[in-house]
Amino acid sequence: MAERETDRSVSQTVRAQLALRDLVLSGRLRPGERISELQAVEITGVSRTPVRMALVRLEEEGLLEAIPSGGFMVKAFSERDILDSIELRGTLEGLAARFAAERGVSSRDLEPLKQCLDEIDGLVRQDPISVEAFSSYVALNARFHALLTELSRSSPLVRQIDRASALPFASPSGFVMAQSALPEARQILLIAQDHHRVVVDAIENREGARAEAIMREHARLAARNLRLALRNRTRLDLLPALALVTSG
Amino acid sequence: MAERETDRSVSQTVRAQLALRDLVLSGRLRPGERISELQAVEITGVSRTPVRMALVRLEEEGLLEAIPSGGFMVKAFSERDILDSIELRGTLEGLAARFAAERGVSSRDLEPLKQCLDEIDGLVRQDPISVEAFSSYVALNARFHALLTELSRSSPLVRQIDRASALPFASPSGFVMAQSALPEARQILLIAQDHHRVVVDAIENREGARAEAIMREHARLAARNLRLALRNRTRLDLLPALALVTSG
DNA sequence: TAGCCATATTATGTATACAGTCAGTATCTA
DNA sequence: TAGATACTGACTGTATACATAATATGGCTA
Repeated sequence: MAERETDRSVSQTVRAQLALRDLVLSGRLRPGERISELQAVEITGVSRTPVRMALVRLEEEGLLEAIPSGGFMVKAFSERDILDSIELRGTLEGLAARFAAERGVSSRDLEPLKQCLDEIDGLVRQDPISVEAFSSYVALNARFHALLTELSRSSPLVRQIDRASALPFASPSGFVMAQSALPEARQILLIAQDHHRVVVDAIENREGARAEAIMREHARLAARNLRLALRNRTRLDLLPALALVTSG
Repeated sequence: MAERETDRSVSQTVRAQLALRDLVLSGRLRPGERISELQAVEITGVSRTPVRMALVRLEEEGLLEAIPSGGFMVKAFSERDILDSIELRGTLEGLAARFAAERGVSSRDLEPLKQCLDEIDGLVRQDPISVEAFSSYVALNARFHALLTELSRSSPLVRQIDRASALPFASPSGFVMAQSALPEARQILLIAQDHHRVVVDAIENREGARAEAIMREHARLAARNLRLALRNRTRLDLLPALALVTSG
């Protein structure tokens, strides 16, 4: 099938949103830089209306910031902002785990999580872990976190967690690929996987406080990875989102 | 100055947003009901473009839900959703209080909070509390919570708390006016005010865990008020947002 | 030479026209 | 009579034209 100039299967708004998001995350637009609608029109090839929608959505997502006099600019983040976003996500996931534990979940609901964990076990068994395995881990890890969030059976909470994880550096798998370049990589993944096992165990035994605490600590693993990666200064190309960090 | 047909000082988008929000919260649109753009154009008197923007913003706010095939409908909430939203807000405010305690705040920063608390003390001293005093309490309470959130000095967290408090039934003052009809009204306000004092004391003494715990419990006061109000079935007109609750 | 004002350009906010798609309804056939 | 199909209507997605406001630049004055 020939690739068309415009793929009609997705809306112009979505296409513009994807293109502009890539542009921002790639760092080709500096933090604080104004992004004009006409400029965005030239880049994306769609008209002003969907471009406008895309800009509004990216602001909601947290990547852009509204300028008081009108328009949008690329948002700047401090290292502190990133660490806080991670702690925030961990707190919300902790609440989800506590809800799941307190309200109880059937073994039927836990099955997909356990299957997910078994698959991760298969990945981290190899030593050293290949880059492909890291990629698979990212996908499985995202799946595990999504399933866990769903176990809370609380749509307001699920919604808020999705928003808190929208920023790439705040997402559960945000710094996994950065780990791949670290010598401690496998060790970190083993610890993370242990957290996964513990939280499922806590939920099964309806230990709300324990489930909440372990998810908070689990998120802090991402903070440790970030600091490690920044200190080593290696393979920062694996973390495109870091282009948004000022005075990093 | 004569009131013009269209006030040019605010944008058409904001005007449409305000009008549509009132329409939804007043319950004149049933939960699940589709709200078409042309219908919204007739109601608000502005053209489709700002109406569209307003609808997107209201979806982001949580009042509307996107229909997969396009357009928006009024969102429906269960009583569980409301209770979860309150617990969620309390969890985030707890995190903010913990950040404030752990990171430390100057007595200069605490002064406006203490002044706010003194003013509230003046209100709850009267017995019984007048309706006007309840209105003043709502404003002062909102101010206290905003100041407390700011103490975290974490813009990602402030942003998230603002979003979590956007829904009227999740906001810190969401059910205060409903209390005014209850015989236990004054007692509840005295307890809430004690919570306020405790959290400030905890932050001053850098007791992070205590600050976090008391803010969580403080939010649960709103949940208790909601249940009381629903049980008594009196003065539900004070809670317009309850029009969105299904099978309440 | 530095600062201010005026002007011109470019930005966004808004309205509207057009096209494509989805849904609902009515009719026809089995 | 029930189900399926075709048609009609309405709604949203998109593009563009117009007006207003903000900004930048250049010239003038102190």
